[in-house]
Amino acid sequence: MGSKAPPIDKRRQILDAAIRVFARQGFHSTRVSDIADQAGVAYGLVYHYFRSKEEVLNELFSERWSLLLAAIEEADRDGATPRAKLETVAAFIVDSYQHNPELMKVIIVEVTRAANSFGRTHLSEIRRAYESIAKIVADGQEAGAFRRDIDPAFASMAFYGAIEQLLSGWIFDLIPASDTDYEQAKTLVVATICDGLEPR
Amino acid sequence: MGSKAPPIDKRRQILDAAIRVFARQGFHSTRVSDIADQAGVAYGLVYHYFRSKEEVLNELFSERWSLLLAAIEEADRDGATPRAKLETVAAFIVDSYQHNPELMKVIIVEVTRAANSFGRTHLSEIRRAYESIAKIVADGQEAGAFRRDIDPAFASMAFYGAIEQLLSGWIFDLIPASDTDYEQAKTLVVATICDGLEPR
Amino acid sequence: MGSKAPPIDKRRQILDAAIRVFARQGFHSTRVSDIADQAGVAYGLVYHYFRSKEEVLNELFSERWSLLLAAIEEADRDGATPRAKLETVAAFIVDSYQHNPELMKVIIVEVTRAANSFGRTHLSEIRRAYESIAKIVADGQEAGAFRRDIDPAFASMAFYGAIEQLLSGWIFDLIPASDTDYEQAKTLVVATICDGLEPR
Amino acid sequence: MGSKAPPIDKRRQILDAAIRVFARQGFHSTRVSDIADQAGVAYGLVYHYFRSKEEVLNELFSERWSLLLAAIEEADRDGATPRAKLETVAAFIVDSYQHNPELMKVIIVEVTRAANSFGRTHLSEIRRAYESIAKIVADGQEAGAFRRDIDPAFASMAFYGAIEQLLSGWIFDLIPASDTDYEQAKTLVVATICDGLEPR
DNA sequence: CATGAATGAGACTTCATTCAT
DNA sequence: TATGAATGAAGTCTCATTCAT
Repeated sequence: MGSKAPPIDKRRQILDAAIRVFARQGFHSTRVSDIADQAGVAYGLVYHYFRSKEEVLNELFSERWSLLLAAIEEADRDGATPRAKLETVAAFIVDSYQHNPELMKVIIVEVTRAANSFGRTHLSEIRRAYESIAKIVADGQEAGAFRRDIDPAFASMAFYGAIEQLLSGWIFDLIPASDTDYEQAKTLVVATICDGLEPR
Repeated sequence: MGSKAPPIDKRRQILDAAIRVFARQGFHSTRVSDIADQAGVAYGLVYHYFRSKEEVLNELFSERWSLLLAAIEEADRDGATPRAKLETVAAFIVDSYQHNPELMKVIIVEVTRAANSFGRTHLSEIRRAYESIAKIVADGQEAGAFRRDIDPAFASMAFYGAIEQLLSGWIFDLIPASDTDYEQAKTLVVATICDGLEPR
Repeated sequence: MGSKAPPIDKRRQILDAAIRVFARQGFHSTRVSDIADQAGVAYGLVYHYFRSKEEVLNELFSERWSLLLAAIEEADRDGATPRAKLETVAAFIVDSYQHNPELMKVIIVEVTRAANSFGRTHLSEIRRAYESIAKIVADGQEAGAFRRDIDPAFASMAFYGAIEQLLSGWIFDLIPASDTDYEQAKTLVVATICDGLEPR
Repeated sequence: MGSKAPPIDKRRQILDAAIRVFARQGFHSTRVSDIADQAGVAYGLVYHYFRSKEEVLNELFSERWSLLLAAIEEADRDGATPRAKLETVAAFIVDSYQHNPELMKVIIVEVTRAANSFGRTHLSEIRRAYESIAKIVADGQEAGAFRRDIDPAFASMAFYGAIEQLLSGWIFDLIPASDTDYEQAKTLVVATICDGLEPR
């Protein structure tokens, strides 16, 4: 029997460790050695796989954000109605959080909501997500499904902002977080944005 | 004629300088000497008035956030309808940005959206704002002005998240920013949240 | 009745405050503002009376050390026997500690035993004390009261060192300290040095 | 022949450098960069091996003091007479100074005689030395070799104080220092303490 | 005399990154 | 690949001292 220890992917190990420590301590308070410790490797190895501490974060972000971009575009392609498209997008984001809250916390807290520092690097990728959502809205307006007096870009910001704030609320324990809450949120956030708070 | 050189409030000078450099470079990339230079005072004076660089930021945040809290509570007290109350809140926030975009940028980017680091310190103050907004929604539901199937805390997050995201959009140049845009935003954000995107 | 608030000697007040804080925190850990606080004056005033923080310590030392020098010389002049002279010196030092342990602590810990830093400045004054004691020994040898095979300078160091170590022991709670202990120490230290530990 | 550059122990190099600069400038006036310069290593390496500048001093002290403690205890175990025991102790201390005067200077000036600051940390170790010496005296009293009217703790202080003062005298050039002086001191200090200054 | 705001040099410590092994 | 010793730039904070009032 060819016996060899299963080749543990150290690179992956480091990335996963980074998620945990970034989530716990924040990017700035995390030392490269913290990541290495958590990963159980020497800290020099981090530099074997990544150019810098920042690149680790960048990698984490890009990995995940590309999935989001793909999901939005897929939703746009495949969705039956504009509202269904938004529901798919909302569901994808909430699911992402549900499945890997630490990673989403890192992405939101350290990148998306820190456009001043690291977000700066990824502004164009972030913008693309907003634009894709705006396109869904714009198409919806053209199709008569959405009112026309609200700028699509504006609506996109409101929609995405509402969702991200929910995630923040969960992350920082400002609103209750349970599987049920996550499930409800997926439709409620779309209900709020599409139907409005006032009774119809 | 009692004549005396107008006593320049150095403390204020330092705070104002901090707003500018925090907005430009971000808190972490700002050295205390940057603040002092910008304020035109000696290095050590910052430490004469503040215990640390962080305390400067804390002061900036608290100063402004207490105004927001007061504004929300006043809106709640004095507003004619729940919707009008929300409009007042939205207007206050947008106005704040319009009048001092740098300060609002600092508060949002470095505190509100960085709950991981500095926001942690102010979580209770931040929470109070969300709760006050939630109360407006809850009262609105009781009065029949708002639908009842959306949790007030949830609605509050969506509402505040939408506004803050708009500000982020302006800050990072993701959506057009002009006085007209600001003006429209005040009502549109409430229209979005209260009436929904779908035509009535 | 000429009424005037008794002119509080601020200079004295500062010196006394310095004794307390130097004794408590040590010279290096004492800020000028600590002295001022303890004295109940603004810290600028310290600079009105003293050129620097170090000068405060110097003053404290010189004030006291000159008394010691005078006491040794008086003992030498007036003592009946060499041994009586040493007893007078020992008694003076122990009394000094008994009456103002904080001051003696400062002098010993910060000057006498810190010849590396501040003691350096006062080395010649310190040396004079040792020499005066050595002279007492030398005279005693000439008079046949002391053995001749021990160098007077050497004996002086042993004598002074023994006493100072006792004070250190009291200061740092290494040996019991009570009025009775002080009283006994005066004669015992001379007994030790003059008669020796071995029974006669 | 396996040839490899002799692995220079940088940690040791730093400690030795610290001895030199602490002895020359005193602990407080020594910057960490002085130590690094003297050791010929980079600034940060000091912090690679030691948590702080103070820890360097602590290490230096503990390293040496443990030898002293061992020496005293060995002297107590192996000495023929109480007086011989004290002679061994005195000889060990004087030898220590003779072999490494800089180290002993640092230990005495910065730790032993600075019980206020760094000595505080080591008070218990210092106390142990005094107690071990006191035990030698107490045993000597019980055996009838020493007079009984002098408290052993008291005698211990006198004995140790006398020796340390001699070292101080050498360090600060208050008394002549030569190999002959060192040699004589070993027996003379015991002669002084055991036989007394007065002729028998 | 008295105050305390203002100054700014100085020192410690951290930690990302490099590199020899 | 993997390690961790070594580097050194960078930045926070302290505090003695000055000085205008």
